Amino acid sequence: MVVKRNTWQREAVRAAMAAETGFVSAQQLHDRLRAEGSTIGLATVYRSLATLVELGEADMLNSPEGENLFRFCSTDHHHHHLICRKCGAAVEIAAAPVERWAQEEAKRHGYSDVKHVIDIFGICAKCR
Amino acid sequence: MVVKRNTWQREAVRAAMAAETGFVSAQQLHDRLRAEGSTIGLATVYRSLATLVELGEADMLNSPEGENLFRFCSTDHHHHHLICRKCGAAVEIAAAPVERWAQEEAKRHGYSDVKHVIDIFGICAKCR
DNA sequence: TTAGGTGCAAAACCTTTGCACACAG
DNA sequence: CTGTGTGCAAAGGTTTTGCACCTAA
Repeated sequence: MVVKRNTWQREAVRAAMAAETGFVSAQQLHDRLRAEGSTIGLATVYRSLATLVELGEADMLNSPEGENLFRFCSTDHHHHHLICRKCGAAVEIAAAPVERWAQEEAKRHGYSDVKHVIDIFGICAKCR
Repeated sequence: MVVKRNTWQREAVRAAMAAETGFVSAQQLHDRLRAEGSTIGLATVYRSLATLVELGEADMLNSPEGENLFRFCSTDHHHHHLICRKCGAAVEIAAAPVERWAQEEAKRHGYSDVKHVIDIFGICAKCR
């Protein structure tokens, strides 16, 4: 795992993610790829996604339903999402005020090495 | 499920949670109870926790590791947590400004029925 | 050539559910 | 009594892993 090779499988996962507007689960991605005729395995989708997250090309978040959701992310600066509970469509939202708040709140309680999880779930206009 | 009965099992779960300073998983709670000689079943721990969450006596959050974590919570108003990544110790934090921000941001993008997930992870003073 | 990647199936993991029995109200 | 709660085991779901084969570099 020292060097990352480029394989058509990982490229397929990248492409499938890029085609999505919102967050998708590994299984959804796998289903879609198979539906398009790909012979990629589920395990490979999981492994590719882990690699892409590691490379900073994808975002991962844990849905309340216990799945891990992924999304293509070219920009590598820190940001948050507003996600539709129905269709998964995600809007990237700037959160400068919240960033500040989180840092201050953590500092105030003596916590260091701070990371936060801020995601907003709702129903988008299209799904309502 | 119309009326909630009080059983020694649920009381045991309540007590075990109250003894914790941070978030714990259902399985941890079960292990501890069995270690203390209780004969409570794992399924019952899960069911009790679900009930306690429903009653507003416990908070639940999804850890990045795919587990659901629970914590005793007497106050029933909405709030968020600052959680130590090492020991699990959690501090309750007021988040009025962030609440407002989340609502506004969602509305601005046409999302309704908004729920948010805001949790801050860090290393607490004791663990550093 | 050779170390990393892949597919498949099995395993691991957390959580929920079906069922018969127990017991709180 | 009655119907909710319980324990156990089995099933359900997602994710990981073992292994033999494949392939990019």
